[in-house]
Amino acid sequence: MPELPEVETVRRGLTSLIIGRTVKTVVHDTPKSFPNDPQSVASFMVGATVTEVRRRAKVLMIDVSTNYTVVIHLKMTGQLVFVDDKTRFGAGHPNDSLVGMLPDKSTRVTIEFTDGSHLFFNDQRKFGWMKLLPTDAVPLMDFMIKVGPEPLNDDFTPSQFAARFTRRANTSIKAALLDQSVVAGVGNIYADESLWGAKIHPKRLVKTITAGEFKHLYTELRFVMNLAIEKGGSSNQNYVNAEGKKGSYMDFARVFRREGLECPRCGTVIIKFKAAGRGTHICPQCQQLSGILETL
DNA sequence: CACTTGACCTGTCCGC
DNA sequence: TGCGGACAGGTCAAGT
Repeated sequence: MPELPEVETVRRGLTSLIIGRTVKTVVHDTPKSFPNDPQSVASFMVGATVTEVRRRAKVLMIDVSTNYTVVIHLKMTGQLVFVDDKTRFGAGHPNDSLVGMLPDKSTRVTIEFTDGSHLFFNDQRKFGWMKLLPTDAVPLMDFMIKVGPEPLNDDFTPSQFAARFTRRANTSIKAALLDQSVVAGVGNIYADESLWGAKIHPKRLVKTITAGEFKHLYTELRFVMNLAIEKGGSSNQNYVNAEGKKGSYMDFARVFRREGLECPRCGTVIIKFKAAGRGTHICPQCQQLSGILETL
């Protein structure tokens, strides 16, 4: 589910909500969601205090005082929702109806803190996971070794962006954008949104994209991701932030899930089709396949 | 290696 | 109201 902006929104929320809290109990009943040795959990997670919440690509890392880290991937439907007594029982909370019900049938892991508050890991489809590792071992994970650079880092340049794609010359630009080893954190929403911004058809082969187009795509990708972070992410169905609230980027989306509506730039009706195995949205006027270099 | 497709799960929506 | 199929914000392990 969540892409870089949604995971970053959760990270910011958790930073203010759980740092300094100490784990009292950890309850889990779906091994796939929590594939950890009980001995390690008892020794290094229970009794540990949260010191930091970090993000790399779409992965969250909760560092604790035992020099261990809880590494979390939310995949499609994962949520991390913090609930304290005030949130759970307080009248007038905007999401009383949601967080008041937790844990629910999608709750895979419940972390109880010593002050009585809880962090719930909900995941309807069970694709996500929460792994406890020594902090030193996190950078050695396969994912961390393979993942590409953070697109929003200050030192990430347009030429670095373009260079990352050379390895994927013969695939479509959308497939390459979704490849986490090319650039970190791009998913289906922001791939479609940034390609619309740069006026590039998702099925264009990487090797047909010009230097100017790569630069434009770089700018648009950073623009949509920064805007989405500002808006607290995108919520179609499952995504919520650490307080159980939905994000509002979808109110600003230009093509994603807007098939049948008008392109905000030219008024042409937006269409949807499949590209790189994913539902894909474009303005057929703004984003055209170019002549002899086209691919189907 | 690079590239594509199906699999992993549960729930919802849409057409019959 | 029920049933089948397609689809959903992401990776992976296979296959070519």
